[in-house]
Amino acid sequence: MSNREDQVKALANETRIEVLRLLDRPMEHFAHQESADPVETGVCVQMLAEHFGISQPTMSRHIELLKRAGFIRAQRKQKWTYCSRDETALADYANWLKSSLNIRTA
Amino acid sequence: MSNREDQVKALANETRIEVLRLLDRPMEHFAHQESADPVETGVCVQMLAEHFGISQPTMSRHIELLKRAGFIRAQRKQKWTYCSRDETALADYANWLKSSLNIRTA
DNA sequence: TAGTTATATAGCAATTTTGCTAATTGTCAA
DNA sequence: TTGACAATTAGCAAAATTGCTATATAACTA
Repeated sequence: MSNREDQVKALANETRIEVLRLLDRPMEHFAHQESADPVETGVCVQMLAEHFGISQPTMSRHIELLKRAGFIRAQRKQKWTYCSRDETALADYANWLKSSLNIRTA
Repeated sequence: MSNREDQVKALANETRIEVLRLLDRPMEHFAHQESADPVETGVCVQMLAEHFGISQPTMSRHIELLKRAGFIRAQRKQKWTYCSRDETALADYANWLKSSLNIRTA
């Protein structure tokens, strides 16, 4: 399992949270990605950077932090690095947060 | 509802997370608090500071951030400020995180 | 009133975070 | 091989975070 410290830090930033939202429904914003299917393969770093209007190196670091947290997987294919969510890690984190803090949800 | 940015930031620190854990079971660590019942009234700032071995002003700021996030309530009684969890806010946050990121837990 | 205790606020320093540009690496196409 | 594009890495600056001490405020006690 991933480092919890990395995970809480990874979610302490609005851009990274939004990346995770975007990667849940890639077709809504990245249907025009032609090099690979956004759903099957993932979304490349440059596209994410463009979406937020931030530089590609800055997005690359956000991705690195999300990878370290285990929340996304990134696979290199030819020139591109395709990012996709790791649903297992996200579910594990949500479960950990709830039980670790003993949060009683409705 | 509380500011989500304040909430994610509030949880991005191990001390603050641990404060929330401690306040869930106050008797385990603060049974010796004599000025008020830890469960009924809450735990005072100085006790929390001592528990972590950090200064009182530093703990005071951690508490301020947790209050801003809505995760704890603090009531002044005589000399003391007693802190207790806001279970509703914590549950709301956990639900928001899950649904906002569309996390499918087991 | 003077001293003690609990808290909050102000101000500072060290560290971390977050953005950028520049430079490097890797892949592909002429 | 050269040029392009995508990504990463390095290095820098601005901002935010986190700790501290000193000080102020509030409540109590002798």
